[in-house]
Amino acid sequence: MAEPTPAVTRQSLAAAALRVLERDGLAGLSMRKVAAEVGVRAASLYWHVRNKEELLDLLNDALIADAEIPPREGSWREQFLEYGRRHRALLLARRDAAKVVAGRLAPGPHTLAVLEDQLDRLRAAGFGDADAAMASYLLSAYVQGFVLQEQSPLSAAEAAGASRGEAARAAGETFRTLPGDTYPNLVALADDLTDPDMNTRFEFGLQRLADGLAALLPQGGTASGGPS
Amino acid sequence: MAEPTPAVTRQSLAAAALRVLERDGLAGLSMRKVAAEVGVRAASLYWHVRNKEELLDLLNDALIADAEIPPREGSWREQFLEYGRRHRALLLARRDAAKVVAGRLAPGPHTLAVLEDQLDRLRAAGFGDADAAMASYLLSAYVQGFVLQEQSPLSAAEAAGASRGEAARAAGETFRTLPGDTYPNLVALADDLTDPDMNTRFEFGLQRLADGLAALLPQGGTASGGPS
DNA sequence: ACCTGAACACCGTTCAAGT
DNA sequence: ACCTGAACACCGTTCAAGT
Repeated sequence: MAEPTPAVTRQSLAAAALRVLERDGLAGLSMRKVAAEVGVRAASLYWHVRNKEELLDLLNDALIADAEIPPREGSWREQFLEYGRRHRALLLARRDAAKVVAGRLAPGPHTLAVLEDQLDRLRAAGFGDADAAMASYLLSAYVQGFVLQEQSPLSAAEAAGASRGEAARAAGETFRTLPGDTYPNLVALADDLTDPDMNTRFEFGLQRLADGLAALLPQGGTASGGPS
Repeated sequence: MAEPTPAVTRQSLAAAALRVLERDGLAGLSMRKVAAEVGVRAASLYWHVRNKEELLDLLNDALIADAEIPPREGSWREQFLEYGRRHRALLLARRDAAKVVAGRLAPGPHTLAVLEDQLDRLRAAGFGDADAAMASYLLSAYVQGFVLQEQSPLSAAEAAGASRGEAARAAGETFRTLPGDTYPNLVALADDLTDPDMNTRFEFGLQRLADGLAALLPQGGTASGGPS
């Protein structure tokens, strides 16, 4: 024990990257800044990490580290929904988290733990092996796709500082004033298409997924599940 | 008529960006290269476009330009599925297309045309205004999330040139050799989790979505839809 | 109206050299 | 074993200046 404790570890690197991400966003996350954050020069990072890609893999798993496993109570459906909601909340909590996680498949230890637990519940609910594997993949594709859109600015105006609500109102106006003979549906649904209530929108998709999966189970049919 | 035809137009810029994307990928797409492709110096681009973001918006819509509207035949379900499949195929056809499209909400003219048509079919099928709007959003979130994963390398090995099949086999081996007492499900489902058949995986999710949406319609219940 | 040259403040990565 | 200085080949963007 009492090892020389090296100044930089892969863990301290991930923590530093997390802080830079929060401060400057993914576009502003550079090797030089992470190095500075950890009190060292950029070239030194390459002793601990092959390249920036590998640093982003560390960051990816660090983002998942805060995931809390939902309680094991209620129907499989309620647990499935809760998984989706927590995953979204986790990504929303950190700046640009969806962008970091999105194209990154290499699972770190935290990701593995969550996946293991999720598969366990799906199998216990009665899903076959292939279905369970695909269901968990499906859920994460949806959540990541959704939050990716949610975290990216609706327009140049929002990127420049306008609120989501203002941006949505402007987008609605754009749709509403489109030529009504070529775009009758866009005009008619302008408000629905630009509704800024992302919680409702997310929940809609999540319920559809749950319904679709429910149809795979023996006792299938019971779609939207009334009161218990 | 016979205008002086400027050398560079926003359209020629989009076309040039498309070629650079195909050749060098999104990471290799720089203002300097696009400028060279169009026979001009980097600084000149800023006359036609505010910044790189705006160039990427052009590229985004150019990617959608090839979209073909599916034939208006069969059930709403079959048309919905076909929409999903074509959207995926479109993204898969161009290098890094999902990464370009992913966080980009500002819809260009081609995107609007597709959306208009899609909403028309959903409403004709009997979906309410809000449901139609959310259903189309749901489908695009799923497709984008899915293809984003599909187009990104499974591992460093695949990025370095290994085939998808090899990478999948290696990933399966990683899961299978995990400690069986802490990860029993990952070990048991190793093959299912790393199955490289992306078509089946995509189709699975698409069918679940369709089932979930079907449950919203008055004549609901009939989930996976047998032969017509 | 459209394009250029030159510059500014950055990048990721390599590598010999230090300790 | 771990870190640095210096360099290389790039970036996006601005701006005065050209035509």
